Amino acid sequence: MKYIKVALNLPLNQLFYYKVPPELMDRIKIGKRVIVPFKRKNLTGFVIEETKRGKPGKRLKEIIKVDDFPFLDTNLLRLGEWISDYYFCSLGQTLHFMLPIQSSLKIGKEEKIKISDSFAFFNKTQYNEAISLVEEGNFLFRPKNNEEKISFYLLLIEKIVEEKGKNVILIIPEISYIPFLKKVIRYYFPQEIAIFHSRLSLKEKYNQWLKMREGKVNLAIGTRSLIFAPFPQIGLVIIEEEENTSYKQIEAPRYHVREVAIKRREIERFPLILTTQSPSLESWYNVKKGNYKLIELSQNSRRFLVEIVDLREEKTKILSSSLEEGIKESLNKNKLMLLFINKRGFANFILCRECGGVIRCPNCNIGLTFHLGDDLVCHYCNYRTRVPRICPFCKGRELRRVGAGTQRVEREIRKKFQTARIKRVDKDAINSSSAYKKLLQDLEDKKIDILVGTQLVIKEEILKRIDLVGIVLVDTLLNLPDFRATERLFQLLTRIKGHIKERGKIIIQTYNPSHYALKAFKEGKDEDFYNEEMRIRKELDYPPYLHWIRILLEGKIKNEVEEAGKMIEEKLKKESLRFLGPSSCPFSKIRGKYRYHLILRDEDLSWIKKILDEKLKPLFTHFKGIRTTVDVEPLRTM
DNA sequence: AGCACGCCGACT
DNA sequence: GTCGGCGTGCTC
Repeated sequence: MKYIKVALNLPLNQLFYYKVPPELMDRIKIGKRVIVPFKRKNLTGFVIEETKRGKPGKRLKEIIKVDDFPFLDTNLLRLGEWISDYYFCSLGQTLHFMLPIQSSLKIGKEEKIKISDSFAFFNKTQYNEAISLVEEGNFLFRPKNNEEKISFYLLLIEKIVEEKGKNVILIIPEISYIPFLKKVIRYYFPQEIAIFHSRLSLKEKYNQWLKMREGKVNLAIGTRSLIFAPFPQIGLVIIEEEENTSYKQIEAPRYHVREVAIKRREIERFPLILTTQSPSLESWYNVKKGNYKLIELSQNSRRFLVEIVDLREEKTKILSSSLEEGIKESLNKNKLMLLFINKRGFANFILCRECGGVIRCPNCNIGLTFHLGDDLVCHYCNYRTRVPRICPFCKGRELRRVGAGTQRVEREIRKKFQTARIKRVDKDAINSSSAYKKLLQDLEDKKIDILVGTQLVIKEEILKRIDLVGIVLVDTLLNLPDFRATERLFQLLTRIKGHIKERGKIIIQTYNPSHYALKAFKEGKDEDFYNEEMRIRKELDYPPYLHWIRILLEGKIKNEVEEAGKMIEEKLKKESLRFLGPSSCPFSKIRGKYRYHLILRDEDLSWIKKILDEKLKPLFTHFKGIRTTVDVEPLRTM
């Protein structure tokens, strides 16, 4: 008799035994999918193990169907087991996720893209030394510009695909990056490239997946889930913009593509290149520790100007005199400029207009959030205080809630510059791809003088046309209730700097002109920023020094959610494990559900996992009407 | 996760 | 007597 252990697509941390009928016996293989009866339904599962004996004292059901070939080879199976364990997602759910069987929309048409003549930059000898360095291991690649980056990619592709006949995976943060890269790569290597992302139809995904599996293509470009590509022999994985937060999946399995790529590299042995202009603190830390090798091909020679405007000394707070001058000059010279405002719903903190001080949590150093009823709350540790009447730093009397949006800025500059052609670019104004295409066309036709935009404009194809950028109020980014706020701001500024025109100018308006991130950015000293940010992370027990696991609790009845948080807190107090909370999340109520969270932290991730598994998981099952979500190394804690 | 089982109060 | 509330526990 033959038996198998099967992983089912259920949130259960267990495998189920099944009997294999004689006629299916020799078709069973680990990694194949099977259809099995479960309760009153038939479910698809993965064969994880073959055994000679069944489960003692149990009448086992027989499997119904087996795949013709294993969908997951042993390498991908091992990767799945690691993800399941690391990210607290059942093996069955993880493995089901790794296959291209999720539903989706339809495939997009190929876009027409001009390849400019500047791509004759392809200079082989210049990079020979660096290319020869790229052997098995992790690399952090910091290109100085797009041309250098693409040249390096092309040379690597030539080496890995053309010379060695191995497969290359190129992972990009969003779908819109695909057409250009595909075009430019095919220009030099006119071979078929697999494209893989969530908007492909089920059938199309499967086709692409099969092509990779059968070795009919050697190169694939795609988003996050492409890291599970079934290539037979991976020779290189490149992750573009490694610091991009879309690389962490919000739904289960809540994996980060960088961490999965590192694990896959350990299993399958290939070079992994993480590309970035402004690395995540995690990657910076790994470079310093010698875990990643740094690749820098040339020194940055880009010239640009940064002006920091101290709003405390300005009469008008939206348009300082410097910015107003800048706009006038830009209009006179018929150039395109951008006013950047991050009007994302969440920017309320308390700022002193006289000294620029922001009321922060004494424990966590993040901006305290204003709540109705005059309370200030820390969204990590739940520290509470009343809104002070006078500034605790300078005794000033001008404490203000801060939070201005694009529409207000638009109104203000329309009043001031009545003949200027102004276009607001935010989610409200650009709500379809046709609206976006119209915007690009208008930019091409030089029909716009001033863009008033949010994160939506931070794209190479827009920024490359811009000479002057005004950051209307950088403090809204610096003081978000998230310890990564400063890191994100620095990355944003670096991205803007990297894409705007040569000799472009960035005017940053702030109440905190001496902030280390602004200072380092103005002086072009990245190292200064990273050193200081690292010091703060260490001092406050933040990642990358400590591992974090976030427990999110959501439920319709506020008291019950709060109560569940307290139960976890009581349990944790008996353990030697540091934690923050329970506290209300920055977004304290979403779609009628109240949200609380706790953050567990320790140098040793397996210790947190042990406590979570042994002490907290049993508690979770008792919560009624409460959804519990465990996020390992969360990137957002809103 | 679903779904059945079972133990309790409320009610035609 | 029986309808339905949801706490508990199982699914190979």
